[in-house]
Amino acid sequence: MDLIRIYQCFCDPTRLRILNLLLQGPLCVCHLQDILKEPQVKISKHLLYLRERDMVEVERCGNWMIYALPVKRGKELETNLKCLQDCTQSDPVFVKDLKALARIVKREPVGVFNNGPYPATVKARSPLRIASQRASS
Amino acid sequence: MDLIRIYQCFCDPTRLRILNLLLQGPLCVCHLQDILKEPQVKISKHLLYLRERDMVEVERCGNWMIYALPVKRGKELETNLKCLQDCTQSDPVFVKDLKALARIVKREPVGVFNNGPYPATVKARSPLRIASQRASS
DNA sequence: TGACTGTATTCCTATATAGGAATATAGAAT
DNA sequence: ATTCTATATTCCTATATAGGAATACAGTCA
Repeated sequence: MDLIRIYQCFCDPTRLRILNLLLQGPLCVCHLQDILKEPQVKISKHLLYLRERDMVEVERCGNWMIYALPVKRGKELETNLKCLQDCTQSDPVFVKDLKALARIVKREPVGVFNNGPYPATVKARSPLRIASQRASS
Repeated sequence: MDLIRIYQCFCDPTRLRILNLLLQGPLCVCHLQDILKEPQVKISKHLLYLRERDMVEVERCGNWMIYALPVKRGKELETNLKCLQDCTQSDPVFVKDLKALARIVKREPVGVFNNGPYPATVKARSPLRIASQRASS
């Protein structure tokens, strides 16, 4: 039963928050840290959990690991992600996370958010460092 | 986060099968046993788990405990149950369960399946015994 | 090269969960 | 009162999970 895999991934708050964020597009771990305000180990472990169950895909990009929802999704996963997106809209925690993400997206010059994977021009610098450089210029 | 409760209930095969069946209407434990072909303890424990998380409601009716999905369901539960019903249609295990349930429903003279809670007239006899009496007459 | 950054992994502990065997319980039948 | 039936509970064990501290590692920068 494939559904079990999906619901196992869904049944932890941190993982649900991560998935909710990834519904908006690929993200590196540092952004997840920044938004969730959770220890790095914790996030990293949950990402491992999700990876092991094919709930996310990873791509290394310089120092950063870019996590994303699978490109090819079965009918069941698709349906449940849609459902999740539906449900998270009414929960303050998820809404707050999305707002924090929006703030990051806005200040990012280029990046995963518009164009898929981090483009080559960004590879040399951390998204967060770029952001702070921007902010202070 | 209320969603977690829901997904915790969803992340075990036996519970998922139970919920899928209850989507068709209230059921007593013996019918669940009959359909799932799982040991009584196992079913009973999962029902406890579901009860503790307000995922099912119970009503005693003579010897039988009638389990049902909650009458009042929050938006999130409603959405997810709908999603579940969607997904189970493509999985042979769930389809098989529903067929087994349909067989039981067909041979039951009266009962929970059409009228909600077991009517008074049935209280004196086990649904299954009624069924076998019918079959052998 | 060495230092730094982002992320993963290892080791540990606490808690939750699944499941079986045996037993208890509540209500009905005799 | 005793027996029977449906279901729940207790006790036990094995495994999974969550999370933190410390450490490892891979890639980049100077």
